[in-house]
Amino acid sequence: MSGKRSLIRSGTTVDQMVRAIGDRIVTGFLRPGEKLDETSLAARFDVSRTPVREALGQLSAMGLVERRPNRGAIVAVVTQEHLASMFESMAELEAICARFSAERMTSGERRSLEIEHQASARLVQLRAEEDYEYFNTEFHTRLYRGAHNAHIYEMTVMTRSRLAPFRRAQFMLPGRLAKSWQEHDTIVTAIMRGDGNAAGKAARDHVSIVSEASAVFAVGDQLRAAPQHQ
Amino acid sequence: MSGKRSLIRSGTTVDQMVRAIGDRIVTGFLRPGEKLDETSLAARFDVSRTPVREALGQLSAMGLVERRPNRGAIVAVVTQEHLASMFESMAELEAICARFSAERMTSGERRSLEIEHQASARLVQLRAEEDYEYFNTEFHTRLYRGAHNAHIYEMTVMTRSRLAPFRRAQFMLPGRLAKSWQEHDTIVTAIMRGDGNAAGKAARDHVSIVSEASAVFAVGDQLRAAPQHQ
DNA sequence: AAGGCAAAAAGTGCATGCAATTGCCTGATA
DNA sequence: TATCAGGCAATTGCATGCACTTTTTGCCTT
Repeated sequence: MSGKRSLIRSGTTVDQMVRAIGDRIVTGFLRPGEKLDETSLAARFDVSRTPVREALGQLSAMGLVERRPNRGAIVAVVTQEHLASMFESMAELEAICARFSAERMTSGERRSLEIEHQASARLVQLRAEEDYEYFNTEFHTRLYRGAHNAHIYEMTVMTRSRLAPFRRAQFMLPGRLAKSWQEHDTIVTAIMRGDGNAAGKAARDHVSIVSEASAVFAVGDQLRAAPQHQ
Repeated sequence: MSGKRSLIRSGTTVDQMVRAIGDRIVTGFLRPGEKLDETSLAARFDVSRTPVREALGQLSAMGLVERRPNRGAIVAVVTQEHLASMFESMAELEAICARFSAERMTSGERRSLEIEHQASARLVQLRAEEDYEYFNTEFHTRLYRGAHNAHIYEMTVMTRSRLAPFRRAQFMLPGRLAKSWQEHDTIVTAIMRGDGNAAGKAARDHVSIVSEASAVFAVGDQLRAAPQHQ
């Protein structure tokens, strides 16, 4: 091997490749349907094909990549139907997380959830979409962790990354910011009074609304990126 | 490579290895904590280390295998806490599947669910544990499919396989067969009358009860198999 | 006999090589 | 011009090789 490994440190080379490629998929830098050529990726990251191959295999096991035997790998293309099923799952998973959070969060967790949520109100007024997006992610992650269930956490985070390529445009819609905050508020209130059912329902509705907004963009996007697939 | 590939046909060598090793883990032939030596596995299946390595990577991405850098792979050892979280997740997932099934199953699906369920009553009377176990699996799979949601199906099946090594003893308990059938009956009845909430609740309770029975056995088992782990 | 250290053995991680497969290009044929 | 066969380049799939890390073994010290 010629030079030093560039960025994305820590772990084995394979892990670095999984993260590097996975990130590029999740952030939309690599779009659904795009071809993932082992040789080019290996050259791009200055490693041999072996770790790239292993990474592609793992990403395929995670559902982010699709592998066609002897025909290479592509960024996973999901049908509109499967996309819908993932959004629906996401709504159910968030509902579970919110319900458990209402029942199980420690007082510390409740307090910081509330504080951060209130703080984010400023971002709505300022229309700071970028920053709000960051807080939004934080907020949801708090719910996932608040459920105190490692496996549900895993599934939820995994589903969220698989959906990530399809929800980029989610806050571009006018008025979405304020609406999102209101919905968060309903969830927080329910959690604070320990009402699991209400929290679950509010979270489910919240995600459902977001998903409807995203789905339209998403599929158009993917088709434009890879019209010649299959 | 010397001879022909033995059993487990179709797909690439890597896929075959994933299935072969995965099966052995799920069926309990390989126990939690057991060391998975690349060289021996390669020799055992008469392939080179490369496909075995890739398979272990994928199994690790699926959570069935645990990889420690430079220190080899072992069959995933789960803490009692994580095991509990998986059983709880399973209960929630089954609840979702049952709820959706009640709302979405086609009349054909409803009919065959009912028919098979009634047929299995005979197995209870005959105390045919082996056969009942087969029908039990079928029954639950019907619920997962009946939800008409591909992603929830994936998550549920995956979670079930990760739990499989820990529920082997589940029907050994006396009277468990009849109780299980009764619980199934409650679920079926709710589904037949389209009552999603009742079906969900019944399914959640059903799994919760099974999990309590399994958990005790399971952890003892795993510790006995690999007392020297870490 | 117990503890510690060093050398050897074993095993993993990645690179490279080669056979096999695919897909493309070319050109012949209808 | 459209179609299809054949061959070629590109790419994947697997085996092998080598360097490096971890683990074990055996010897020496105390």
